[in-house]
Amino acid sequence: MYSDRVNTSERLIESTRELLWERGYVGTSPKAILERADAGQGSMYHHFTGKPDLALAAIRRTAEELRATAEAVLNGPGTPYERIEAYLLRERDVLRGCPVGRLTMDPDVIASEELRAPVAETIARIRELIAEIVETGKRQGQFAPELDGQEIAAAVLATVQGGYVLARASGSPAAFDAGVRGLLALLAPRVSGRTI
Amino acid sequence: MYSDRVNTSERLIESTRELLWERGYVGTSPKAILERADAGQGSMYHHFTGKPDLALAAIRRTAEELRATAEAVLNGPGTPYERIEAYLLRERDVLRGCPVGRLTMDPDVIASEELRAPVAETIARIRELIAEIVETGKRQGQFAPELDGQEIAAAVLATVQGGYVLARASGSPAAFDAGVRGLLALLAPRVSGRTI
DNA sequence: GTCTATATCCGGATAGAC
DNA sequence: GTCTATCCGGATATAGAC
Repeated sequence: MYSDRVNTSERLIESTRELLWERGYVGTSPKAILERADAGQGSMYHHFTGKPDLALAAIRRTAEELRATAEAVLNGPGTPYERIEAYLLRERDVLRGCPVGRLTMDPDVIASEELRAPVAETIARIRELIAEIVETGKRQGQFAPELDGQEIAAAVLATVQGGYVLARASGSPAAFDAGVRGLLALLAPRVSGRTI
Repeated sequence: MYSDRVNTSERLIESTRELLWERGYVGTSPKAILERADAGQGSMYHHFTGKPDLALAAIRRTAEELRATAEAVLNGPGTPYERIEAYLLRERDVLRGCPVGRLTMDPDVIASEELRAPVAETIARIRELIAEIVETGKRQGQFAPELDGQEIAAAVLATVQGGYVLARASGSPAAFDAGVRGLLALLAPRVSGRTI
């Protein structure tokens, strides 16, 4: 429920974002959106051409927001290892899952070039940034030279996305945390290694 | 479509398994199941009490099958590292995703204790098995003693589950493979390490 | 811009005939 | 065991009044 101090179009988008996160695209009906936004049929079809159009606006905003948050953490202070650690340990509402990643399990999203694009781009950009950080770490001797930035970046992102799956399966965030700790242990600069 | 040489109940379960994999629980309608199984309304409600009951049978079978496959690979020949490697590199239809893991993104599955149970149990058992393998590897000196079996197991499973997400987001299996290679590189017994 | 009315099809299920 | 008929509400959208 959104305050009447924001306009209807805004409330519709925000309600759709919530529902897409909770129930996915196929599980979200226009009716449910309207109820949550406290809007009528007419408003929705005035501002948007239909469910896919509204979902696109919602997905774009969610993807953009996630990208900005992730980049802020990854571009924060510290060594390469510390920045990746900060990303992995960043606060998350684990049992809700990733609002962007969950869309990849939605058949209608994957089937639509337009709906999938923001998802693909967001993940690609974060992965690229992590890969660069790993390469920097290699140059600084913090990471072993045989590691591949793109591959480690994929492993980092996969651990997060898969961590949500394990957590939701078990009904507890503990599995997410365990996976992150496991990866960090593997990634940690060794005392017996090159540096620190 | 299933041959008429298996009975209707069987065709219903198999059709449901396929649809749950492709479209999830909320995205799968009784009507779609009936069409794929080439069965009528009456048959379905004769053999099952309704959609949740049929889905439960399908989920149980899928979970059991996945568990058996995973355990076969993990209990195969080789060193602990090689067995985990075999699990990670095992052939997969990456873009289809994990038939068990994808269910965790389904709100109605997660909301039902009964539907979630086979998912939770399957993942827990595979994780337990991987954890034991890691502990064995530690005793044999193949893995560093500071690693935690449960944590590494969670990281391994998360890499797989998250790999599906990355692959589906990008529309290519490459990201899955990259994540797996990244994790294996981190996990690999070092030449400069304790063993081999 | 928003409302209400209306339309069509689907989801999920029950009833009873065969 | 399977079929057809029927039911009711929801999903998704259009039309036209206000």
